[in-house]
Amino acid sequence: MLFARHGFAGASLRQVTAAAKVNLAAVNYHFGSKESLIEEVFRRRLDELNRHRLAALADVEANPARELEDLLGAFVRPALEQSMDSAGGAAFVRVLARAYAEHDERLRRFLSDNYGHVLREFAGAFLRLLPHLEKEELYWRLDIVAGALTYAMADFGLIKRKNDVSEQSHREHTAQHLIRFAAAGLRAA
Amino acid sequence: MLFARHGFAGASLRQVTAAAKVNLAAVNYHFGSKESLIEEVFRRRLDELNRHRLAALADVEANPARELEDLLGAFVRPALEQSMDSAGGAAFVRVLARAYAEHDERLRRFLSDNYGHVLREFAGAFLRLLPHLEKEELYWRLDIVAGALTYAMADFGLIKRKNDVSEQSHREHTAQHLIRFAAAGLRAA
DNA sequence: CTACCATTCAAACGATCGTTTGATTACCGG
DNA sequence: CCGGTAATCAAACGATCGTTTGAATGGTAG
Repeated sequence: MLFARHGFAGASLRQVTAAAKVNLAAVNYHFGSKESLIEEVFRRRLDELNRHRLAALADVEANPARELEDLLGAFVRPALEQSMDSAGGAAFVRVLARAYAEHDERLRRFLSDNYGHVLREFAGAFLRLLPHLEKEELYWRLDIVAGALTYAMADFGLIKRKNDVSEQSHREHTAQHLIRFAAAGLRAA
Repeated sequence: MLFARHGFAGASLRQVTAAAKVNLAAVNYHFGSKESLIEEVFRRRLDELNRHRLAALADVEANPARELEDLLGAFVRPALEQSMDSAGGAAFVRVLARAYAEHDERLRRFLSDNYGHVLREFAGAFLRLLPHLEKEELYWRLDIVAGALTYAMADFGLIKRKNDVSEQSHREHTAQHLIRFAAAGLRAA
């Protein structure tokens, strides 16, 4: 239960269970398989992210003077926050990125099932703020935003990243740049 | 030599050698280790990508009437082209994305060494077209472009992707959307 | 206290991995 | 034609993986 926090797809169960100081067989006893364990951890993360995003979206929608930047913030900030969470946030992104990389159909469907509705709600909100955009055009652009965000969550990048800034300020800096860039991209003619 | 084309990090040497119809031991005989094989394949791909990108960049720079969109095209199109190459292009992206995901320091340094100079040349060209941008600001934005591009290369995305369009037209469509979006993002105030 | 059920544990299982070995084959200059 | 070097091959090695097993342990209802 607790140790699931340490869960990470690429690591072996022996490493995970050793780090969590539980017996190796406990995983298969409680979860049935390693895959089920991963899915469980993954689902919790995704649920949490969905919750935060929808709450932020509701906040934005409640504001009559909302701007595109606010909406982007509701989409971007919860994701960056979770990806930099100390307790397994990085692992979450790692599993995600690996799933992307491997073209894992199973996880792809899983994401579509457990994340699609959030994406659709955001798409609706975006469409209301960008009424001149065709629906398909918006989807293309949101996909680009999602790509840039995912990349940022993985915290790769050959150029940026300073050591003298706190993690939190780095995150906020990232969010601001992403939001400004994406707002311009979404507003493009 | 030939079979290296099929190389893919996540796959086992037994799968790879079986698919290439060569003996299992041939890999260690010719390359020393699986890791060396991967690095070799990876380096070739990256060299090819660098070549194409620099050639496209030279073409753009030779044009006095060049626009930001042309420059972005020189950066984006060779990458998309290679990622959709039938012979191992997907594998290349897979290794790349996995390296991102795992925060592989080794491959990270490898990329920085063998790819940094291309990125720097492009950054210079971008800077000349966007003279009002601070250098650091440009780097932030280029990093976002790289992220969106990487994501597009992995061809993930929950929304887009139709089946009735050819791979080539899909690629060009992707490129155009990426370029338009990124141009607006880069030009943002 | 006892009987029962859930949990924990050390140990082993079978499969697969990357690598090594030693024999066999292919090639080729002298 | 022959000798030696390079390449190929089947087989095995040791390590590690996820999973299973069966005994030891814990707590709890009757």
